Amino acid sequence: MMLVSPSDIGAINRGRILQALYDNGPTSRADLARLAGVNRTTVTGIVQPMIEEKLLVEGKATRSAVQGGKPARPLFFNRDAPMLAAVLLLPGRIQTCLVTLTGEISALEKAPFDVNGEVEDFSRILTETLARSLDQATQPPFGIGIAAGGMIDSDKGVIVTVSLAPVLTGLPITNILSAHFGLPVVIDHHPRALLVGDRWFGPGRGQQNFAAIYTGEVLGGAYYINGQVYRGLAGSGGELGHTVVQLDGRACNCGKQGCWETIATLSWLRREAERVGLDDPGTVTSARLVEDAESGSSRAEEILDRYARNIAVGIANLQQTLSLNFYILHGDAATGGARLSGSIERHVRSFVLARPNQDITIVSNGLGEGHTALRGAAGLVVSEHLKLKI
Amino acid sequence: MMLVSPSDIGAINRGRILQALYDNGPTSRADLARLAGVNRTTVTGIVQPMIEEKLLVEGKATRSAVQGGKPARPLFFNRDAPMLAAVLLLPGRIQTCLVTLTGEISALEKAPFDVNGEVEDFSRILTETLARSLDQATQPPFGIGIAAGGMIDSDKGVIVTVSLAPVLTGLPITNILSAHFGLPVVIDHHPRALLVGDRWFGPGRGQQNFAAIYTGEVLGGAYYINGQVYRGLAGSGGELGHTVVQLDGRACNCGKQGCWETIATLSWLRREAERVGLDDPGTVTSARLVEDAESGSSRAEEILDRYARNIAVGIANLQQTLSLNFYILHGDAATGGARLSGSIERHVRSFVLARPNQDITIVSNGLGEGHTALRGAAGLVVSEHLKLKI
DNA sequence: TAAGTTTGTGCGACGTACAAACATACTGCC
DNA sequence: GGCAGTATGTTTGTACGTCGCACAAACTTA
Repeated sequence: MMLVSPSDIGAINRGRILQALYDNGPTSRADLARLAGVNRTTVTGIVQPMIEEKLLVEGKATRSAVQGGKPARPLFFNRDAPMLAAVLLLPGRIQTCLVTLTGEISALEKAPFDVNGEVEDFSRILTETLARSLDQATQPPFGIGIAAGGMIDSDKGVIVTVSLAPVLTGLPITNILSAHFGLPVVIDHHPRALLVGDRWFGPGRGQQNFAAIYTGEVLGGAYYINGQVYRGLAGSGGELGHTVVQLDGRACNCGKQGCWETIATLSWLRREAERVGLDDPGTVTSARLVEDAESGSSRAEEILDRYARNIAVGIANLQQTLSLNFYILHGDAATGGARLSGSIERHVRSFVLARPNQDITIVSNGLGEGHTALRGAAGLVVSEHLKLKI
Repeated sequence: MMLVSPSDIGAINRGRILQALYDNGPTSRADLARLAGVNRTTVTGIVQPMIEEKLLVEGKATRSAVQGGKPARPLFFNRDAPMLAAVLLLPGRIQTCLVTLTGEISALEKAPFDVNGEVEDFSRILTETLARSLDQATQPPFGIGIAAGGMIDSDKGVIVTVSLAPVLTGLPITNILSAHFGLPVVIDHHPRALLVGDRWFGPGRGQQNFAAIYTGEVLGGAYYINGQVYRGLAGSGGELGHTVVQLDGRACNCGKQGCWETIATLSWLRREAERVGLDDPGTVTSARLVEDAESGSSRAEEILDRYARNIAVGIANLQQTLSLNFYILHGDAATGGARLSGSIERHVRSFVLARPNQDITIVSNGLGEGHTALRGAAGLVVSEHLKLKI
């Protein structure tokens, strides 16, 4: 338990003003004051130092409204402000890049690594790759954000385990990078990075409650609840793939039976594609099924509908549990586009008890998968920087 | 979005100090300052006005530690401070009482009402019953808390629907009572009241993350996340009974199939009791099964184990989703005591992927059910009063 | 009796938001 | 062109709340 001190409120309010700018785009001081329900002088006091530090810039004066009045000068992030460094860590490959405060990606670098190799080799490859990205920045970035597959302790900044890359087990990665580059470093697991990417740069912008759902070879999720990223103890929570939706159902990789992951991932899709005799079942994806369904294949349509229903069950359970009302799909399911997300939305509605004023929406974020995760890693730095909670 | 002002932090810090007193029992100013990581003068500034208002009292000086020093004077709630009024609203019956700030119940009053009657009659019975409790208070209470079965909009203070008591549909109950008694009134649904009762006066005291699970004829839950009661939009969330754990399983009252409620409530227990030929299957409870199992009935033991596993599935799903790690049972399952809660705990552990430093605990709150809910209703007033969030 | 230790309380400094008043810049009307 | 009306952004003084420092009070040990 910690009390709040007057200087804390400055940090919080600065964060909230910046968040309002992210959510609403270029906004004048007067509009920010109205949005926040505070005095205009307060906003001036908050933004003026940021303009002097060149974090924000004053745009061209807008035209006055019909009643007249001094034209407003919208504020927004400086395109030449420091950037964010982002790292995506997947089994066997590293991606690094720079991200502007407005979400644009540049200086993309890639490197492979040996998942069974020596820790020292991995560390060297990682720092070298990241250094190549950082060298392309004109000034030091605000910080480094890392998105990693596997089990992450985001409090301690440690990779707990990555089943497909044993070399990473127990690696205190944030300490290593912050010592090497002298910058703040944050890490979180892959679904949570997708969530944060959605929140700052994607369809979750401005939302106070939503979830990101990733499907592919595995299934995971992350939630934004009441304006904050949800993190359980030591960064746990969101292991949705292994919630049971079919008691005593099919065996899962995890050793249990009937996990959601057994019916809503690519392995289910491949199995069913083979069973009904679709062409090339080993490489089936949601994208291909949608294509086939739209060119008239009733078998593709039938599988797609069952797949949508299988994905919907887990989302519906989450909806019953937390009532977030807004879900963003990533990974394979997102490649199915509006057709698949619409179908999932209908199935979710049929699974959920009706409640007045409740409107469940499901969209896909079909941007190149790596790009969303990299933006998300950058978003982690933003979230950390804004310190939005007390 | 709202910014924080200097006067807000006073309200927040007052709330946090009171919460620390709830959580830790009588505590000196110096200890409070250490707990909160603030200056002793700050604590003095916060508690002095509360002592003058007679909300808190200074206890007898404690003995000094071996090193000497001025003895500390522990502070705690004044036994003669205003109380909290509590109302429990179940189909066909009303209970009202007074609750002290330390959780003691008095002035208990009860009355039946016609679930299909006129709204005016219900309102009259409710206000008369509550007035009988309030008349026994020596001074006006802080406020009135209501726990109600059914679907509640806690933001608007309106009962949305209670399926077994149509007379209550759409009733703006908080407006009615606050107009009649001139006191602040808060309402929430039954599982959330149990949660709050656990938090302030039960096994959830001092916890920052836990869930309350109610089983009986229906199944519901509520969560305390990061030091706050979780409420979705318009007070939704926690409809755990209708999460699907057995896709295409047995039909549920709600129209769907395979809901958790179909395998973890009394109707499942009665059905299984009859199937295996237990005596008097129509009145079976967890309490009786535990008794029978402990006197050697292997059939009772077998059913009890399957029941525990059925309850555990849903808790495990919640654990995978939110990682709260601590669960308090209410209702029928709580009557099974430590034997049933221990069995559920073992099953949950087998359902959940192991994670380091994760310790899942399940306990029962077997206090007379009405009493926990009434304390919870009172706790709602406390929560509202403390305004613990920004 | 003296030294050491801990509790609880005044006082001034500091950080922050707010209200009132003012300069600035635009629109519309005479 | 001049003037009233309106909205933006800034200057100045005030209120609220925490913090650090110094100090009195009360206890233990030697």
